[in-house]
Amino acid sequence: MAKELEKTYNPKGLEDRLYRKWEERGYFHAEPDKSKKPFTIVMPPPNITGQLHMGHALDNTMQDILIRYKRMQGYNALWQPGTDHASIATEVKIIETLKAQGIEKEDLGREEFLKRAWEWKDEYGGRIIAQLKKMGSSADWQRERFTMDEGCSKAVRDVFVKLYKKKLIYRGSRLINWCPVCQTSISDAEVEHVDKQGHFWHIKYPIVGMPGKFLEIATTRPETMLGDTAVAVNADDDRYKDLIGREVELPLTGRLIPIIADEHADMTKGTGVVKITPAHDPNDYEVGKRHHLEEINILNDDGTIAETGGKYAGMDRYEARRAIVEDLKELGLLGEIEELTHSVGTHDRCKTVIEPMIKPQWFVAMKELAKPAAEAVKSGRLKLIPERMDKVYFNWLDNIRDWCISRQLWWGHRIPAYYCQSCGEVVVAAEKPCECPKCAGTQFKQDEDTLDTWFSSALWPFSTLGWPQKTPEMDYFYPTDVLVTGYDIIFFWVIRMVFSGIEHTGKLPFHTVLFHGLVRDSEGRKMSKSLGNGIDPLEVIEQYGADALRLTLITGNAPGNDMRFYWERVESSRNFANKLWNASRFIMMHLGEENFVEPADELLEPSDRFILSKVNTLAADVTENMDKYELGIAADKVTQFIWEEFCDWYIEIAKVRLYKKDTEPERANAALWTLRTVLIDALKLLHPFMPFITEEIFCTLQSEEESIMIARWPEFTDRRRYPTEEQMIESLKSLTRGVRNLRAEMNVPNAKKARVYVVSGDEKSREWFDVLKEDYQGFIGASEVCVQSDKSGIADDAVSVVLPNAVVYIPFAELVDVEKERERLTKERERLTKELARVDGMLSNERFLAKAPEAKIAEERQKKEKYAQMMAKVEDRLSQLG
RNA sequence: GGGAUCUUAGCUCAGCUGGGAGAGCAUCUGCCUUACAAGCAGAGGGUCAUAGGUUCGAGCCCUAUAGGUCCCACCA
Repeated sequence: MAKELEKTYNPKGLEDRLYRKWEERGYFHAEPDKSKKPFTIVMPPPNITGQLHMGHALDNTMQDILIRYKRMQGYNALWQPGTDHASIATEVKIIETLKAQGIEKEDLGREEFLKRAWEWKDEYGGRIIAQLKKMGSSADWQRERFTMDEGCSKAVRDVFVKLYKKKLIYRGSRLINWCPVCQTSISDAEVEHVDKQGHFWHIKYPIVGMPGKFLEIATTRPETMLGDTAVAVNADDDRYKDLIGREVELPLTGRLIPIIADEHADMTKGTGVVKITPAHDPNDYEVGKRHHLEEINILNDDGTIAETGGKYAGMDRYEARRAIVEDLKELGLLGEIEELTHSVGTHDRCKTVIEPMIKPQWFVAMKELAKPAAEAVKSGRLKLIPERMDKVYFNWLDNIRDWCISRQLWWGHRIPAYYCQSCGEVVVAAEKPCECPKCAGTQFKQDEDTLDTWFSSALWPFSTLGWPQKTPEMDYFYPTDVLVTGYDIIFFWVIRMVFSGIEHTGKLPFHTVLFHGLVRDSEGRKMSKSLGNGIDPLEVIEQYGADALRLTLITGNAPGNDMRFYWERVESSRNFANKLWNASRFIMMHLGEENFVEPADELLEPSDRFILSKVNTLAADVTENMDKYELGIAADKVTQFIWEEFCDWYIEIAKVRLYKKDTEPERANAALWTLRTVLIDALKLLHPFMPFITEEIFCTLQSEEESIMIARWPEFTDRRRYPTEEQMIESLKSLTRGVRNLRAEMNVPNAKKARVYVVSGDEKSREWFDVLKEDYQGFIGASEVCVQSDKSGIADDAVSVVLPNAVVYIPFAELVDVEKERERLTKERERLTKELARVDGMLSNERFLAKAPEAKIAEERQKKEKYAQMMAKVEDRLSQLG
């Protein structure tokens, strides 16, 4: 027997209970099985330092929807989860906790530090996973991986060695981005350019041998002058070209540096003279290489001025800047000071202004790797959704520079390079070598650096499946299908996975990338800790349930677009859940204990056929949109159907028969059977979006033994399709609305008699109404219902309705405001005149008649007729009103 | 500097290959109706940023302009 449901939908408790049930029954788990088709998604691994935020919530909702959908379609669906060690984020966190205890990282030593880090990971790393479960995520947690577990680490080492042997990884001294706070190098992708207020200082460099003459340069970073080893002018610059070859005296240091000619000096910019600091500026670095200039490093790792900075040594870089400006002023060598905003490179994680520095680092040579990655999208083998991401993707690949992968951090994959202590030979190998191939020495020291976090992330789609070993999982689930992620990490992650997959497995790691945008607050600002405007998904779940949150995140938003978060929308999602809950409750109340047999065809009434056919087309529609990754549209269609078509319309019309169950059990049965059938199909279609409520209702309807999770996704069938065209169906719908209106107007149940007009009804719709007439009579409580066709013309909004085949209206004279009516009709006439002109124009246009498809022309002809009829009625009615 | 994207109802946004302007929320009106007031039935509200162009026909295609957002970039 169907059990009772609570009066209002209360997700609390229910969600955890159902989730436990699914997990215990192993529904999330997937094993390779050649008899079934695989469908695989790898979860973007959240950082172990992470707390669930709206971005995760959206990301995981989308993935869960796809996985649940495919699972129901009969695919062997694997959602491969895991977490990321998040090298720098975690290390910063640990340092913080240590500091709170008064411990410095260096005092602890590497080994002890790593021990603490692992402890930290064990304690907090699982937190985010627990939070993801709250969302209803049906990932295969048995397969949970970690970027630093043994398998993934092995993959990282193997890849490193392989790329090194192919000379795609190399070590070299290059100008890299240095973060003085984190004290590590960072990649170009981690540099964020921020507009900052600054100054443009003009400084005079005295020309040697020409007393009183100066070369004026302009700079935003005066302190870097300590490392100048030349000034450059353009060879074509008439102002300066005679000075080329002479020297200037570098103020404050007394060093003499040459005036050189280089194309980098732009005559139109600044003073046309540019100071060259090869050790601290990317452009100058290139100039320095061209002219074999000395590279003087003036900065320590913590951003203070180095010994090379003379009297400024030991000062912080900004302190030194002030001091230098002061000193120059005193010497009379400071010129104009301009205010300007310029974009400054900062570290995306700590917002510190980065300093370019020359350091020995490890790099991945990108040129060769980038080619096939670009080709994959160009050829269409890799699809990006939305398509406009293609351009962003190409733009990055076209301008790609070598990837600096070494980090001066401890938490992460240590670079598998070993230095022979006897001869200094570098041996790159997955395991520590026993003997130096050059000098047979046996003492080795491993490189101190670790790898960029994204190096291991790049291997995630296959390292999680066991690569480089030949596992059944790798064989069966790889390549994966769809990657779902935010567009903000296309460079960090997506592209790197693509070229890594191609390079190491010979296959694209996935065929489709589905991008989503950012979840912003209601004013469109990014949610951030500092603004304090972040909304905690867990709080939303606590208050409204995971289903409501999921529905809110997935609807009303196109792929790749940012969205705003409104509490009102969650509320409305919750209301929908409640609606569904109550509709189900109502159906179950009437179901009783009977076992249903499908009613004979002739017992199904037009409304039954309508709703059955509608749920069929809905299934087709939803499936189509799911396959196009239009998840929001799919969700919209389902909810719209359930709320408006099923609850507000069909249930109302079915009530008529349900209330007469005792006297006409067969008719009631037909309605009940239809209600139940449609509800179950609708639940299935809704399940990927709202897994909890659908499961609860499904099980209550059937039995606890079942689960909608593993139920079969509804397929489109033509069975029971309503035989006449959609217009007829619409007419029925309008009819019922009219009756509901009537009921209110008649002050039910006191009505004695109701007159109902069928307006502009064709024969067929009048027939139907005759059939249903008696039912309505009982339903509205009137002793008599009289039906007659309309003579007066336009009923209420009948004409402006798209398909005005039959609309019922109640002609209470007192409800009709003549003035208003006239106004409306006049407006209607105008509209019709316009429409008629339009159609006439088209139909008398020879080119249209020649070019347009016949169906289109026929349609327009029909329209013309229809409009003409409507026009006649409007005129008629207008003349009646006088 | 390069690129992307947006400008549609009071607000947030859909509108997929050009052919009758949509949703949610908000507002207003009427209903405590035997599933649901977290509800039901209705209504009002838009020169689709501006100016041109292509077309028989433009919210949609092209060009320009204005404003917004974002990404990239070695602007000394």
